Amino acid sequence: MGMNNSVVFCKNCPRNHYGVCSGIETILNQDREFHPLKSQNLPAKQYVFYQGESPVKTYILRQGWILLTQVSAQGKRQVLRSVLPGDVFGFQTDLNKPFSYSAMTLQDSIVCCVPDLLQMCGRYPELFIKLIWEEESEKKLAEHYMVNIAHGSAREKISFMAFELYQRLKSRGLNKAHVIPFPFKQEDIADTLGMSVIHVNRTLHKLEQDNLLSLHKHELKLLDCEKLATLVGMDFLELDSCEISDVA
Amino acid sequence: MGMNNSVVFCKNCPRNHYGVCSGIETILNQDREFHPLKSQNLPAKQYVFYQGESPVKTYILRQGWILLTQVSAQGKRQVLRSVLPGDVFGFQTDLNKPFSYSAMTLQDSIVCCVPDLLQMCGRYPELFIKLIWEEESEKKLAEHYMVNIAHGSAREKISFMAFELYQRLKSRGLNKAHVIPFPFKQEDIADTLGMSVIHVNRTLHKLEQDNLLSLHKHELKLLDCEKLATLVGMDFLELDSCEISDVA
DNA sequence: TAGAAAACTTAATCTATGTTAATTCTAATA
DNA sequence: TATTAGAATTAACATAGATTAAGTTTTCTA
Repeated sequence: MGMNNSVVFCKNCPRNHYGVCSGIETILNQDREFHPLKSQNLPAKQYVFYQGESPVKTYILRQGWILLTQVSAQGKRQVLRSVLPGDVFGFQTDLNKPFSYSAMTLQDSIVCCVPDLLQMCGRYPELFIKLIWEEESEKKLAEHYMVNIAHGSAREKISFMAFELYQRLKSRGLNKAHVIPFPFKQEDIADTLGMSVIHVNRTLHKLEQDNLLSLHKHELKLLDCEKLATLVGMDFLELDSCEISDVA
Repeated sequence: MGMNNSVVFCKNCPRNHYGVCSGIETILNQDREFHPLKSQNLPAKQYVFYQGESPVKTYILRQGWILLTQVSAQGKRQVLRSVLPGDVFGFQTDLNKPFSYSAMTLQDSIVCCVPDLLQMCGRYPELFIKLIWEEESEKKLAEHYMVNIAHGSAREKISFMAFELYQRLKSRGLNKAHVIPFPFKQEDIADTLGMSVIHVNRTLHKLEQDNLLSLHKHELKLLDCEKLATLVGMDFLELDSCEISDVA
């Protein structure tokens, strides 16, 4: 398996102004005790770690797309969230607790490894803030999905998922107008939203007929952003960004 | 409205060994710059804050039961989570962002106010760890609900909710054998799980017939913990507790 | 304590979504 | 380029759970 290790520099990274990354870059520049990060090149459909394994380090996605999935006791697969470039994943305060989910690449990806994130945070409270902001964002996202899955119809669920990913990619400049990469199989969509694949398929076709969105060849077009936003709940449009500092 | 303010001391608080509370107690004991907390006595069915308001401080529930709810753009109410004694609520890194949810007491409650949590964290990384652990727990809880709501049948959903609350109360010693207080209306259960009230009712009766659990007069009995655990997915039994320290 | 409002219960009907099964399309590989 | 496995599609049928409507019981309050 072509897992390629090398040292990377945040200086050249297109994500170095985003969230936790920006905090880490600053620290690496000024504190020689922390070494530059190592990275791994991973092909598509490769696991970074498995549910049940013990965590040893924290990861940041530099490029690509990663899916966090969990298999329930009943054997059903649930997609927890998409990790997009700049996002942290695999972080846990308690290293003795095994991962409750797996991480798999959906595209060829580059992943940065952070061996000592908590130590860096202890030394630099600004970084701590960024980390807690990240956790907060992930919590909110999970809550959003919870609300949507609980109360939404099939078309609302799928529209929500599309819109959510569009927004998150857009905030990183990874969209092209109203088009984004969308490397999901219909089965992945089903496992994200708790629907059957068949119904995902039916609903996708209806959404395209109604000129709301279209999905072909792993490319998603939002055909009518206005209508979609209404369908999904406008309030969601507000995007978070991480710029807090007042820590004492 | 009988909102009663007073100064409280963590020393006498039954929650002072739990999560963020334990961190705060330690700091208040050793650092005179931070003053003892003020508390509010709130009767049942009172809002602590509303969706849309701006946050000014962080709260910790000392006693009682608080529900976090959100009204979606389509006007549906979703219960996000129960705040139990010892839990933080109303925390946000960004004070400029309005609350996306309301907080309401389900029982008479006592709430402690923390005006400067982030400042304390900046000074004491141990507290920061506890706060991030809290966020992590809340994220995991939301994910658990997400999975359950997405893939579970009505009886699985309700069993999960019951079991989840039982576990969380038990970890604080707030259960009596297999019985816990359960101050929900059936409508609240419906709004938590995305079901209709009628179906909640039907399902509760079936669960009692099948000797799994019974709910009367706001008291919930787990009649068959074994079966419930299986129904809900055993892996969930593992409880988190907060005891991490290695911050450099 | 009576009266009203809120919460709960039960039954009948309807619908969105799941299930099963078979067919076509697509992309990977030899 | 032919072969094959995986993914997407379509249709027929089944069902869990929503909705509507009409009680009953409990809780609040005057």
